[in-house]
Amino acid sequence: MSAKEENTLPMGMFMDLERSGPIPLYFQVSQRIEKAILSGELPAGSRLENEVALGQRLGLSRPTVRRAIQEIVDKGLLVRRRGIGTQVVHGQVTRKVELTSLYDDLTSTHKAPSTHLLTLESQAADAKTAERLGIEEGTPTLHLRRVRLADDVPVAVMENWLPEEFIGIEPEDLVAHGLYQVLRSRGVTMRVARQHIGARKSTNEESALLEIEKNSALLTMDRTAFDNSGRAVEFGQHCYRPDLYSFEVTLVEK
Amino acid sequence: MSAKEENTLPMGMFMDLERSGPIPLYFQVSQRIEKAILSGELPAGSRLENEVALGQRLGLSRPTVRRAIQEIVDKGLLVRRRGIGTQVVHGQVTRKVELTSLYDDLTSTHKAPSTHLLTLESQAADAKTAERLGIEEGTPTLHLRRVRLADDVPVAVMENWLPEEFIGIEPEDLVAHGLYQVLRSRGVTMRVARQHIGARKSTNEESALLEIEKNSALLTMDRTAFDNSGRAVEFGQHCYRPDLYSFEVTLVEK
DNA sequence: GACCTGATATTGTCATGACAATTGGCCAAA
DNA sequence: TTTGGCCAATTGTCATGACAATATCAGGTC
Repeated sequence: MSAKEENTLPMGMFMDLERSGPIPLYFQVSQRIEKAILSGELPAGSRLENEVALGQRLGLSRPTVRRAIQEIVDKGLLVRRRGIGTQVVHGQVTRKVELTSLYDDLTSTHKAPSTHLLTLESQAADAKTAERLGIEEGTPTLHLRRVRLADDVPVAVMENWLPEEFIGIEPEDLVAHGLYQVLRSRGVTMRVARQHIGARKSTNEESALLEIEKNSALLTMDRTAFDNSGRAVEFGQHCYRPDLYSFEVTLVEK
Repeated sequence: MSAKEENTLPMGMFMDLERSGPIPLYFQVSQRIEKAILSGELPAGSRLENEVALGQRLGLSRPTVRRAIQEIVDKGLLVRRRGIGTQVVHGQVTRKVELTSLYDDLTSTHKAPSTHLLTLESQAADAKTAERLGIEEGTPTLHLRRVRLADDVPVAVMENWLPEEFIGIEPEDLVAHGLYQVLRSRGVTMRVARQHIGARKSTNEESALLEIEKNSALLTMDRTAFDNSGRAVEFGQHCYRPDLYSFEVTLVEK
């Protein structure tokens, strides 16, 4: 398999496309191709079958195939070149490491997540919180602070401020389900998060909570998250043990 | 201006679309709308004119307008909802902070970047470098290490390994132009970078190079970057002073 | 007031069709 | 051997057209 020859994926891979179900065709095709990449069937450096041929083979329009491929390009797994075709990006994508996501509260690790709730209260928004949530200073917010653990080992101290409407959230729910699942169950559809990643030394309190030496290096992340109306639904300040946590970000040139 | 009413952008904003130039129409429209958002003309929470009307007004097809809007949605500045329309995400986007990019060698700050080259040599790839660059262990690479400064203040220590073909790069070019510009001038089109962001304590050497206290917290970033054939063109290990540098990442739900 | 139905508004998906831009290979001329 | 031109391959852009899914609103009924 080389970059010169196209890889023609076996039809068996696409035989069961659900043509009238709820899942868009482009999404299904995209999933199949991505699976072939991750499994090694489409090896690094190899060339994918061209859009026109693939569309003909699958009985789909070229824009639909194009959209499917673009989804994978946007993930950084494929690159496209006019006149050449579409190639698989080199480098193994390890399944072990999850990409940083909108819902990154340590539920996606392969370890059992749990929560130790430190604080759950109403709090009047100070200037910074007000600015971040787009509300008036002094407006009530839900303030929560928790240690997040994986397999009973503390990984992060996470502090959040949520808009007033979430003030009724129960501590049991937070402990049982995690913040983002609770928000989801309240109908929140998160769409965008702006994250600011840095580092600093741990405070004494953090060192104790995270079971690390005093004045250790901490990985930090501040964020504001927005829902599908574009409203801010979360302001967070998190710090993580760098020996147990890191951010994985894939950047793709448009 | 509220979410309920559509914002009809003045035609003047689109009067000078270059209809037969090299720049795609969707890109031009996208730029104009983005500019309106950043300038506040399209305020946070407001609703953009619908795709159909905008297409009619601009004399463009709906897919073209759609593509333009999608570009901005992908940047996290707009959110779309079926039946409702497209809204501007809340929260000021500060121009002061640049988003983490493929070419993040501190040239995008508002300070004068400069380089203090520590090492520029050929080096046989060890196991890790070989794996990251997709080459055989022992293959020659170009190894470089530099302190990167902004307004003569050291911000980062950046270490990189590049494939064999770049072994002729001259130190003067690196100092004058920075790594990524040099790569670009050699015809490298970078498309994808996989980055791993963490934190740790500084070594004694790093503390001296970065002019910080011993055992300070450092923000770290390891990365592999790939070109438009999907080949690895760079493996890097960088560390930054967290008081002077951080990563800004916007996550957008598909 | 709560619930249901129907209409409208808007985005989401998909197809067909056409043309343009870039890349690489091949061949001919200098 | 090198350079330039031509052609084929493939992605990139754009248009037209149609239908579906979701959200909101208005009106009617209980």
